[in-house]
Amino acid sequence: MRFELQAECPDTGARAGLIHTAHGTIETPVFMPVGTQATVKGIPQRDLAGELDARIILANTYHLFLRPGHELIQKLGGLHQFMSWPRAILTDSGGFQVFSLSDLRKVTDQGVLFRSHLDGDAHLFTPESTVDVQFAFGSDIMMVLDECLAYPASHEAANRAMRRTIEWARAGYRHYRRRVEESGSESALFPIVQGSMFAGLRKTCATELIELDAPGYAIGGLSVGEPRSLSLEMTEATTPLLPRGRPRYVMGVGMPEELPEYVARGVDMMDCVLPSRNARNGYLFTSAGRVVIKHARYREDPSPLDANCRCYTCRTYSRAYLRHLFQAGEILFSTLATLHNLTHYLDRMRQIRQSILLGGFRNFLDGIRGAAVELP
RNA sequence: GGACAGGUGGGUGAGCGGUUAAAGCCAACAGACUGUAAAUCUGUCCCUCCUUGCGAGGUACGAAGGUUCGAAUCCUUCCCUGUCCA
Repeated sequence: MRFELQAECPDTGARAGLIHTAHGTIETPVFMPVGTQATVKGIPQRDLAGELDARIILANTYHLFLRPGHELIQKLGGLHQFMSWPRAILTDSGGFQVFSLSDLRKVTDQGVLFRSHLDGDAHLFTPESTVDVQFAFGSDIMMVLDECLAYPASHEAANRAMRRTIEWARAGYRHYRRRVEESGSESALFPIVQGSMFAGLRKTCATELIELDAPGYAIGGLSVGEPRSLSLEMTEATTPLLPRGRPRYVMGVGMPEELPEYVARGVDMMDCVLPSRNARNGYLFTSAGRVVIKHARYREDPSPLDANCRCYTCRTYSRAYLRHLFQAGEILFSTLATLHNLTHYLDRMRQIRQSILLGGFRNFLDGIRGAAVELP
């Protein structure tokens, strides 16, 4: 994996670049759709590559390890072949499940002891084992095991989790280097900056992690319940310390109007379940703000969801029809809604990228800020 | 014509003397959702009023009477529905 910096905004930290992987080139800044279980829920790979033109998607180590299992996936030719996705894949380590499955796990220095949410079986994830599992998948970008805390966390707890995350990153890296030497694999491994909402801890963590000389760095532990301003603050405290020539990935963000804010702070990659999950729940992002399609006001609305959107859903169907599909619990709704929301996110990122390349990002950002009355 | 079974809030369907404005589910109407245990979860869901409270009134379990301190729940008559028998 190689990062090529193409342009930098003179007024903000925004950058445009290219990430070259064994499974294609990714234009950054990029939003990566989340496909936890080797599927972006509701969207066929054909549309993901075609209509949406996503260059990279996420998958999850914990979920795929439990089902169908990394050995099965490896046996069937790796994750790309298994899921018929020839483009890039980033796999999360399962570190987020340390946070989201909090009552099913136990964190020790050695790793995370999980009880499967499927059948209750116990499994141990270590910094080394998650790397091995991700190698088995054949991920283009692997993530190191980290400890993601809920908000709020005490300074002491945050420090402990950060220390552990650094140790795990080092252990993961030692193992990763060994495996790369043996196999010649091109998979990249990203360490993750933690430190909860303490800028000092974030800085310490970033400083220690860059010693790993990783091909890219992630900022984790955000969007766990803290005020939006804090998430941006933590990002802002971290990105200046990260190497300029490596991509920065903020994990798990954000709302559409927040994307350019992260970009302005030097972030190149983002992912979030909001466009896909909210789509399934009837919450649609449009150029004119949110549309909660189940609202009675759309019952007889013949207009397209978003007149400014080029997606198949907006080109083809009325709000009234989409509402009907939602109310009736029809499967097609999820597909059409997700297709739209992801188009909204990906197009927004493409606009951001264009504005950086053309030198107009500052104006673009001001325009978003002016329109986003709801931004805190 | 006769014998059973039954009629409960928008729909289904519990309740079978007081803790019942009446469970649950569905529908309807809102809210939440940020490295996905999510096609999920939460709230509201008879009317009126206010000092918005496990508040005050008023209606309500086919209809009308009755028993009882108290009835959706027990009794009587009537109306209606389903099944079966003539």
